[in-house]
Amino acid sequence: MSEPPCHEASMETLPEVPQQLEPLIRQIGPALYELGQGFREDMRVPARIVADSELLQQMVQDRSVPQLVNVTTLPGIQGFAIGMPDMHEGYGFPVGGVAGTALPDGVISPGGIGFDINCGVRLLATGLRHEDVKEVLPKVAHDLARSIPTGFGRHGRLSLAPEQMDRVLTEGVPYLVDVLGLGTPEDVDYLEARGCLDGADTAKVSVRAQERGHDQLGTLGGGNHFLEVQRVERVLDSEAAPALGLFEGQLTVLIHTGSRGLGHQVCTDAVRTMDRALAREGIQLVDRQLACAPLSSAEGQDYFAAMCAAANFAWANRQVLTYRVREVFRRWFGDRSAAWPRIVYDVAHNIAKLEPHGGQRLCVHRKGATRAFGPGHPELPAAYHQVGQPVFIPGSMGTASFVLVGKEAAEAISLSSACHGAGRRLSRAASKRQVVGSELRAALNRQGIAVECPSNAELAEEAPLAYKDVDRVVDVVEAAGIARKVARLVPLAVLKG
DNA sequence: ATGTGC
Repeated sequence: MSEPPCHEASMETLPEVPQQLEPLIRQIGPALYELGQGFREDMRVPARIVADSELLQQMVQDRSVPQLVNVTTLPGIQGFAIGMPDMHEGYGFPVGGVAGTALPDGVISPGGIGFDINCGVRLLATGLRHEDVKEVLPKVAHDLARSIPTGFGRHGRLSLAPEQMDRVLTEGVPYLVDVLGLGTPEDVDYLEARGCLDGADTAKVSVRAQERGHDQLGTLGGGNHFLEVQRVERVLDSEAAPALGLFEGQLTVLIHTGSRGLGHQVCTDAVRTMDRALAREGIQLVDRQLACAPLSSAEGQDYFAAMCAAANFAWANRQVLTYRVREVFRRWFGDRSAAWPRIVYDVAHNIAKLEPHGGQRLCVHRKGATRAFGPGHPELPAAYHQVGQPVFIPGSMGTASFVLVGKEAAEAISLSSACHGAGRRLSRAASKRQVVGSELRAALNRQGIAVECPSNAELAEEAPLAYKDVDRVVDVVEAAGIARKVARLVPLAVLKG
């Protein structure tokens, strides 16, 4: 319950080795460290961190490592708690944390999923070459900004009637496509879980949550959410890139957003309910923010049903945003097939999934972590069976993003999970103290990046210096054997809150 | 992350 310390991390003051962790942390593989159960008495399993020494040094600057150790105390946790190379402090759980719990004692913890349920990333790819459209791109970006509301508390053009909300929450993207016509049947094939989790029950989503979400489909939100028009700068795997339909010079769109106020309210409701239940049962947690309940309990089941509904809402949100992008692209580039933004894939990075691992059915919490199934996994679309599941790692604003594909080895290393981004290095406040938003805007423009963001303060908080080096983070994921790099994408235009 | 906070 202690307040997160506000670090003014500067590289000069970083210790050479993470002394707090020596000698209990040891390297056990390429880019893989383990913190044994000897570190703290209450650990049920070891903690593992995918990192190099530089990233490890950055991690010990905040509370994320102790938070990961706290995760190892959760009832029913199996194997180890896993930290990704972009790990940083979060609510209870670190962002960039993975944990699998097993029935019957296994718990589900809303803090292990995050406030923005099914925050995730969707990549769209056109057949357009950047070369051929570069002159109009600033105008396209401006049109996108007019069509897509960004920022805190904004609402969209779509307002769902209660019956429609009910169907979005239970049926997800297939409802938007089949009934509302906001996409094509092929779209659904290229979404994690086909854009719908089965376990949703709208009776478990509070009226307040549904009210908050009713006009938020097709909105981006604030914080680190964004929509970026990009160019495939470099193909890094000449076999995998064509399998995903990617080529150098190609125009792509990356969408990063989640379940907006609806998911936030679902999390808030569940944390409160579980906190009360813990008090009632006399259960003491190491951190109250790790409020949880056995998945088999009424509280656990109710939260799971509400989380599934919120996840479906988030996929629907990214689907409506895709529809908006398609409308704008059609206006500027016409009806030809090359102008059609096809969905490469859509992945969640704040979610819990019931998955078999090592012959056991686990509730896998991924918070700021992306599922990364290897080739041949039955959940992958047929076109990606050979190559593996696409994983998208956005960098910070103005820097590169990566496309990777999951490897089979990820199952044993990280319950088939990869990182989700560059990872924050500085707090928002610290970043704002060091960066002048208007100057950053000018610098991005000088780089040829069109910036559609009304708030200079928001820009300063999301400045590249507030984030870890995405190239390093991705290299570590590859070195660990979790996923392999396929392509490097660079920004051309960015929409932010 | 969030109609930002018990």
